Amino acid sequence: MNDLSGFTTEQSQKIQKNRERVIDSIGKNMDLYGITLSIGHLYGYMYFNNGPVTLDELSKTMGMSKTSMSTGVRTLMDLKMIDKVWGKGTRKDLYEVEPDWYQNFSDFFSIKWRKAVEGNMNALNKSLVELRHMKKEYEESPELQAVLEADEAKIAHAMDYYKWLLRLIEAMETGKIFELIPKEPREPASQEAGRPEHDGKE
Amino acid sequence: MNDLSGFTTEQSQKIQKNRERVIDSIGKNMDLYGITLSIGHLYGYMYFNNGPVTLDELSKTMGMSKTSMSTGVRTLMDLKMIDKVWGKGTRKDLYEVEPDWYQNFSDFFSIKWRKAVEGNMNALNKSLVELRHMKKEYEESPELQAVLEADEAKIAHAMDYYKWLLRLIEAMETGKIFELIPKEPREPASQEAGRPEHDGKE
DNA sequence: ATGTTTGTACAGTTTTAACTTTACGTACGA
DNA sequence: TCGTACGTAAAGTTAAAACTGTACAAACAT
Repeated sequence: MNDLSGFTTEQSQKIQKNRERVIDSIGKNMDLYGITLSIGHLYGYMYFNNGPVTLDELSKTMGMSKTSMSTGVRTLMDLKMIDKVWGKGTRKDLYEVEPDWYQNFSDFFSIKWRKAVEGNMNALNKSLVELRHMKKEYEESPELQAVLEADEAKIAHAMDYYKWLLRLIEAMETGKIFELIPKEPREPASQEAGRPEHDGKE
Repeated sequence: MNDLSGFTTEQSQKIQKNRERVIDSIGKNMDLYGITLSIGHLYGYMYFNNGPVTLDELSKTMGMSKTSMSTGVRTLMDLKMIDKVWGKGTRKDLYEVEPDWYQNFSDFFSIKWRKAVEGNMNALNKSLVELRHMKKEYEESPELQAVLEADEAKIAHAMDYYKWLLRLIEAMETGKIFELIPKEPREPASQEAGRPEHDGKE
């Protein structure tokens, strides 16, 4: 499945061992994205494989059922970490990694966080409205007013935070985050005038 | 446990319902932080409670075992989302929320992501060194060189990304992220004319 | 000291998630 | 028209985690 066939066993073993360490490390990292270890492993393997792979290949290499590969691949697709691509000769589906990890990171927030945050803001908004309505309704009771205002303040604080978070997410979606925190670290000595805006694809 | 005792049932029910919606929403959101729904709920309750609470109170309110409260509280403490505080009269431990959600967000990355990223960089570095060593060792085989270089490029790309991620995490830890993406949204009138080129003094 | 209270380790149970096997719908080639 | 290959839904199984009850160590009061 890969191009390690023409070398001595010692050579290919070394390469393999190296790849496995990296794949392992990547896979372990993936739980940050809410992805299970084995799917992380799956991604790691695809990352090192030159060219797209099929479910059957994955199944054989991972030593797992084809069904698992199917669901795993779908999970990674949902997060836009891999793409389905078209191969001319075959009827099988082909998948390959989206190697731009900066993009992956942005997509992750765009997909996972944005949805959750927006849902939350919705709920909070509903509560804010109701709370303000109650304040009008029970104007005579100062104690109640105090409680209502305390609750309102808490929700308002949360809302402010969510708004900020949304701006952060937006900065990732638009790529503005890479202006604020550039991909190439600023040289410690010289202040370069023009920054190359994007790195070439691999 | 809370200050809802002096009101009519209708009033306190409305308040309660409102709080529950928010608490629910917060709890649901928490799985972004790798926290289980019930612990998220726990946090939500604490967020609305004025003043610190004890394990027994939590246990009673949540309808869960005290042991669960103990572990839940520890999880939240590890993420610095709540603090243990000292109450003068009592022997019980008291806990209260850290209400600064911006800080919570930063801490989350500092705690969870930094560790994982640094671990990964370690592994990748090891592989890079070994790979370069192999390149010297097998200079005679051009095919092997090609494979080694392909692997090296992939790992190097990953490394670049991790370095960037570390800078992002650092920006959160130092609070610089709040200069780049301010808590108060920029006034809509002045659409950023130019990016401030000087980096913050800090 | 002795007795109580409080938090948590530990072992056991239940619930949930991961994974596999089987089976089926769809698309393609003859 | 079959028949075959492919991907995935559904049901079943296994592994993991969340949660509980018991028991015990530490801290305090008397």
